[in-house]
Amino acid sequence: MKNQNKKNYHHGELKPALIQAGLEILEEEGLDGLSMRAIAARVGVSHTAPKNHFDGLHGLLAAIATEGFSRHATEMRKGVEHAPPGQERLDAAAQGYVRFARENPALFQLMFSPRFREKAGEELMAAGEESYGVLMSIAKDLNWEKAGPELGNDLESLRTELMLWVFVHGYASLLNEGKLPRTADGEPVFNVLDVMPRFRYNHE
Amino acid sequence: MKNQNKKNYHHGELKPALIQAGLEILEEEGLDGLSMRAIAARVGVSHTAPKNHFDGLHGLLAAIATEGFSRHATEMRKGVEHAPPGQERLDAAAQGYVRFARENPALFQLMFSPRFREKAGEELMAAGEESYGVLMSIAKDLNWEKAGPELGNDLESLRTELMLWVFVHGYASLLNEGKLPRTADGEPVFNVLDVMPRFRYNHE
DNA sequence: GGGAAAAAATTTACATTGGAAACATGAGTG
DNA sequence: CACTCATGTTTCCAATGTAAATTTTTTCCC
Repeated sequence: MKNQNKKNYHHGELKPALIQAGLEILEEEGLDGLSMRAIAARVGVSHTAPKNHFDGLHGLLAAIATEGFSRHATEMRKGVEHAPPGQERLDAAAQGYVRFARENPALFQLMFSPRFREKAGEELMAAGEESYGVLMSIAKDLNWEKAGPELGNDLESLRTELMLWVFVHGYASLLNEGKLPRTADGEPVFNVLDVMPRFRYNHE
Repeated sequence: MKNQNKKNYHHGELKPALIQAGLEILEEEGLDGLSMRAIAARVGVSHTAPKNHFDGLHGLLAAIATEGFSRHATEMRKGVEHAPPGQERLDAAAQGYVRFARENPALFQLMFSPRFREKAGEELMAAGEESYGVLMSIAKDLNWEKAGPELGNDLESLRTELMLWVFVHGYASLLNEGKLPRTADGEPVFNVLDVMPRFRYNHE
């Protein structure tokens, strides 16, 4: 009997509630508004309560970023499901990658914030790799089509994956930082696919 | 007679000294150690002294980032000078871009920190474009070689520039965040040129 | 059930940070 | 010399993250 309307001392679902509150603050106020105290206040608990569930602020931010990677992967998979394998599928994943970054700019910044490079927990790393994995599994298929399974050199495959990832991530990052040219109505002059090399048709 | 050994009340060269101190702290302690008070303390002034020269912490960080972009451009130009025009020149610039990011990781992070997206001063924007310009002028040359000057469609040229920039920046960012695979001795498995599409030889 | 032990939150306190305001210094100028 | 004003300092304050001690609730075992 833990999840009743007894909203007094013990919250009961504080851990996910804090993550949810953090995501909301990111949307409404951006990365700057994301403080320990603000998150706790939004949930309605004291500012030291999170200590029982997370390893300090870093731990809480890492958990929020982890949830971000999960949603990131979901966003990519969304368009991918309905796309035929091959280039179209890859395009859909790339668009999903960028769409997520556009719709969740602050969260995207947090996810790739250098704050975690050293102190990154295991779940965060795993979540990041899940997100990476979506793009990569598609790239792998693409590579097979291009070179044939018998030439599936692992290193060459990895190289192609990285080409793709580096490119899509570079586009999303620069767009997020407002560095890419935009038209008068704020839309980018070029979308990802406009500037993405056709990895599949290298020899075209 | 301002720059003598009278090191008392008035510093005389406080503005550049603060920027220099900030760069040093970035090298030694990373982005986290870069506080207003720490910078002022290193120079030996009170923590409110910078207010006379910069618009708060944001202004000071922006000035440091501006100096960073200047050095970034210099680093790229360095290798470029001795490279023949064309692909080799482009390669040299790309390597310079990445080399700078590797040798100044914290500064690179600051330069592309989302903290300035809205509050960016003019000098910072200009400095960023100088850095961008180095890469782009080379890309433009390349484009000419590829398509011939008579086909110098501005938009197509811009597209090629962005392809290049997006790629190089994506590589540098992911490398900086420790997301790219490395060998046992810490070196990246692939360097920029390994994974950079041959923009010039699209039809090769 | 009852009561000890653990878990979950609170309160209080503290060091650090960025910033504002009032004051102090000294360089330059008439 | 006296005045002015840019440059620094001192003092104060609000906000933040963290630690310690305390209180409340739940769990669990007898």
